[in-house]
Amino acid sequence: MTKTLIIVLGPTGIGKTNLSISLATHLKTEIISADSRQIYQELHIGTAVPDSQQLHTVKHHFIQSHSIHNYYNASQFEIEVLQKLNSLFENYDTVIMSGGSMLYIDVVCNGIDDLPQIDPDTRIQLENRLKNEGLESLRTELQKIDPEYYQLADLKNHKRILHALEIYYSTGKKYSSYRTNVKKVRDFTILKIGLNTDRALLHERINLRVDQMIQNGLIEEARKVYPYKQLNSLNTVGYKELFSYFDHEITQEAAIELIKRNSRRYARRQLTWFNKDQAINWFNINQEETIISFIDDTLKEITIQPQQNR
RNA sequence: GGUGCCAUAGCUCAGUUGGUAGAGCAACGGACUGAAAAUCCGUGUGUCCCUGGUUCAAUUCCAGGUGGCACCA
Repeated sequence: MTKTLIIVLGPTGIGKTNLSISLATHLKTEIISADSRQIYQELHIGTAVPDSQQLHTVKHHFIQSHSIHNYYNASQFEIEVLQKLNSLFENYDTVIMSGGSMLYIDVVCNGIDDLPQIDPDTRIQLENRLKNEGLESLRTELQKIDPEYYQLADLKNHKRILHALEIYYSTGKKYSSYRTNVKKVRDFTILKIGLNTDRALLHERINLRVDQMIQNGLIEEARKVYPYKQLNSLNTVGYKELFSYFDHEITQEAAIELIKRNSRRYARRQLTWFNKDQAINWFNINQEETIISFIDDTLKEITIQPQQNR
């Protein structure tokens, strides 16, 4: 029997959660969340995790399963999801994955190169050097060490430069030597369902959802994790803006407006990424019936002609 | 009803001694293989309220209209 992973994706606030629960109920299966922030157990309101009723209806994985205090990345997500899928496919022919974290979805579909573990001190040292010497100096260094990567790197993006250098200083080998540019092949079929709607309506939904989060107690939730605000996991829309408010840098109203704006911008970046992916089957919101019959039809085809990504 | 002021980008406004215009915010486009809700790069998107008049040329000057605000009745 061919196994199929159905991926529900789309911009933030579009309604992926509701759709994925309907699909999982229809297909009698479970849901893997592909969301880089819903994965943190300390976050709840600001990340819009499914509510307890929804979690009760369908079993979810990678929702509030990790701590903000533990470093996490896309590569770990690939490994953990593949393990989870392995065991889920023992019981189910189809599994739903739902989320908006573009890289996390990509990593499950196409894999990510194996890189060595970087020792945290190297990163801290390089961050200090960036602060003291500036990006230009590190960039020149990278040009000497790894001209191949320098050629294609985003040279104004300090994270990219730093990453390449920290790999070199941790291992003595060039970052470019680890980049295979090879997509891993999965032993299951992938079916991508994209959800989208008019931009104006999407913005309306996002703004409304932020107001609801505030009503539901986002400010209190953010205050609880405020002591750890320097953690990467809390460099997150909905929290970082409130931290600025707690620090008396902006008013509460301004923070709320910024959460809305940054959510809108995040949605745009998601769409930029997803629009490149020709394999996505796009639907508008409120097309649940259409989507279900599309999936049913496609699953039938897959059992006849397996091993194709659609 | 009268008088005065205002009308320019999605919003708040600047400006053109007459040669079709620019700031902030918002917005839009793009990149992205271990921090990805992160990080980075790029882009003015305009019937200058409407209709006439003067002028080679009007968003700008003049008249009328419409809408808004203020004050006086």
